[in-house]
Amino acid sequence: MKKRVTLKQIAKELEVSVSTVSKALKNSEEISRDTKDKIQAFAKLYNYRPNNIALSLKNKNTKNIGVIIPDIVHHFFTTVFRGIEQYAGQKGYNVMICVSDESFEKEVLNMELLANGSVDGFILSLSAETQERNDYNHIKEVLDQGIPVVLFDRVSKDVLCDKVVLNDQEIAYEAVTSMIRSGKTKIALVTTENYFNVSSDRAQGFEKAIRDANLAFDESLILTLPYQSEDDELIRNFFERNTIDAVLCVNEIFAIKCMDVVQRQGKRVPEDISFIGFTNGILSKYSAPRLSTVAQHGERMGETAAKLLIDRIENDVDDNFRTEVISGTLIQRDSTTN
Amino acid sequence: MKKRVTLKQIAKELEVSVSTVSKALKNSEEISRDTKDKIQAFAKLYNYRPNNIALSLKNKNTKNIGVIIPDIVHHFFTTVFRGIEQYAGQKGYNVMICVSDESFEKEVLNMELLANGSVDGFILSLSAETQERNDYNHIKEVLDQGIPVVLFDRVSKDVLCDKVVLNDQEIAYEAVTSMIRSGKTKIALVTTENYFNVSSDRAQGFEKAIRDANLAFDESLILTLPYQSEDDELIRNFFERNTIDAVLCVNEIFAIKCMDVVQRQGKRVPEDISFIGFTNGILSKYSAPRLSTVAQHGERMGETAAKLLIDRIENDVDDNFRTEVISGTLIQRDSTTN
DNA sequence: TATCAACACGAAAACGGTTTCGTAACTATA
DNA sequence: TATAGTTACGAAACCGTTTTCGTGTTGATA
Repeated sequence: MKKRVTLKQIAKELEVSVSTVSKALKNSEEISRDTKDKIQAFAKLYNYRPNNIALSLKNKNTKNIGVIIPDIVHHFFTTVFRGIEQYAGQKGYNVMICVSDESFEKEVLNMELLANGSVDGFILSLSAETQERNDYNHIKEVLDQGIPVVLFDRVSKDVLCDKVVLNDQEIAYEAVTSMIRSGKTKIALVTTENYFNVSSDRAQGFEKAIRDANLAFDESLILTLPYQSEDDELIRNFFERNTIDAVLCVNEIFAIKCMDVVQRQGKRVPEDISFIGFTNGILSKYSAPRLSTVAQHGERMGETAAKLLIDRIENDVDDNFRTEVISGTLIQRDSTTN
Repeated sequence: MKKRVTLKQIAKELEVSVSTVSKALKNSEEISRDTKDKIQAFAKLYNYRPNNIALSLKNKNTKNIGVIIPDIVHHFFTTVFRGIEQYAGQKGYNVMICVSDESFEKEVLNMELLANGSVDGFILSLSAETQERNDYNHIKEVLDQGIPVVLFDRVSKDVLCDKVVLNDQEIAYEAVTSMIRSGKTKIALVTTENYFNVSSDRAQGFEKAIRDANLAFDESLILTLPYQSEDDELIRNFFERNTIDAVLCVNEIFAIKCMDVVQRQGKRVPEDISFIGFTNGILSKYSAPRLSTVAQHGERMGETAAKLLIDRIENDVDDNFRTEVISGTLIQRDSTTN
């Protein structure tokens, strides 16, 4: 087992000073050709690599960015993460990732942990609990210490920083409108609690599309499901109680579950009921029938978030916070008619 | 914007020395009650937190572990990651994650990057290219520097370190046997290239089950697909050319795709053809019909890997490398008869 | 009153680098 | 030959901690 070699060891071995070694390895003009050759050869031989930790301490930057997301076994978040990782890697940054598990406490803990010098900035998507409590002091504190933060997808207008979001309202509007155009009139929304900004935005787009088409807006056609529930009873009741011929779901799983329930009740998709979901994940592609859905372009979101963050890390810019809006794409597959 | 406060600043402000501050904050007996009270109060007021980087440099440990996986938008890997993250977090470790993208070069680069002091150890699953090239020098070098590595799932017997694997051969044997018991005799295997240890292990279990049942082992009933192909032509041909009444697939996607192809060809699942896949992911649960599959217990694998790694980091133990075997579970759903 | 602990604190080294500045030795100039 | 300017290197500070060791002051003891 050979430990990594340090400047000091090289210096000692070659009987020069540490500073000379450091300069020689940086090919400084200050050092003579001979000495540089000798030192560089030695360093190469022993496979010298500067210690990142020491560099971080000296330079006051870590070349790390911290990503905090609510869940990791999750198509959308991993997609975003891939975008982040790619852009960051290409800019020489590493990524530390923490999972908040939808818990406020874990989100706070993770931020505090990483904020103690481990990262140069954060990219995060708020946990469910954080959005519910509406408490963003942990984020404000980090920002206040001069550590930049970029929020994506699950954001809050109460925190001033760069953000990347989907045009949720518009794309929901477009999805619903497309179903209306194909002749549907009794349109339901299956959503989560409104403290999720994305859910409330999508709900607004949903409502606006219905009103703009001069259809009756019926509150009872909105089903609010607990975020992660394994119980399908609510869904069954909902579709038994109401006559519905089209559904917008705020995520993929809800859509798949609803399609399943409805098909078991003997209805045909899309002839009797159309479905559009959010998240163009693996489920949508392989479900029966294949689910029409809104692609959120997670990778692009991630890349954009990373770009905003690194920009701010490297050029400590002004206080003009930017919000980048990613346009969703409506993908028509077999759960809708046209 | 208030920057984080350092020991030095506290010391200056309170007109004591840095060492006194350090000791006072650790509640050292050496410091008088009065001084400690004063310093602790001040530190609390200014929300002092020790700088992780400085601590890392001093202590020669980072409390970070590096995870390198081939893909992140991937149910199994994210599941493992969740297990790692949970166990590590609970032990006070953070996780840095890099994606090799199935590329040898990226795997090497990522390891080198993190090995320069950024992490105390690695958990990794070999990229496809690495397994194909059979080149593990990057891993051996890291090990040689005294940085522990734990390999999971995609491992190689050519590298000596702790490992966590599935009992691939046995569980494949069990899966095939269960289909034989239900009366199937023409059983196919849909797999990837054999340089994946998991694929070859599963193939062995497959073959053994067939031979043990005194069925004819027919090489032509093995379909080898490129790892990530979007082209279903190979699959269609395969099922047209051969009469098959049961299929074992080495992953979820292959199974779903094959089921789809077969159903379009007018066959019924499971009456005409049974299917069993690997990876108890979201697809298996929601496919039509629901897919019988081998649960790999990714979370447990991740937790086990993290435990092995942290054990080795904290107690620089002997050279008795351990291989933990996780037992897969065969989950019978609707794509098999019984 | 000289001696010795105990107490409370500070100085300095160390972790592994980078960088500024100082300087000895040599060369070139007048 | 005295002076100035290069050249090639080393010393030291610094990043933010921890920790060992040294030391001035106090109080107790003989």
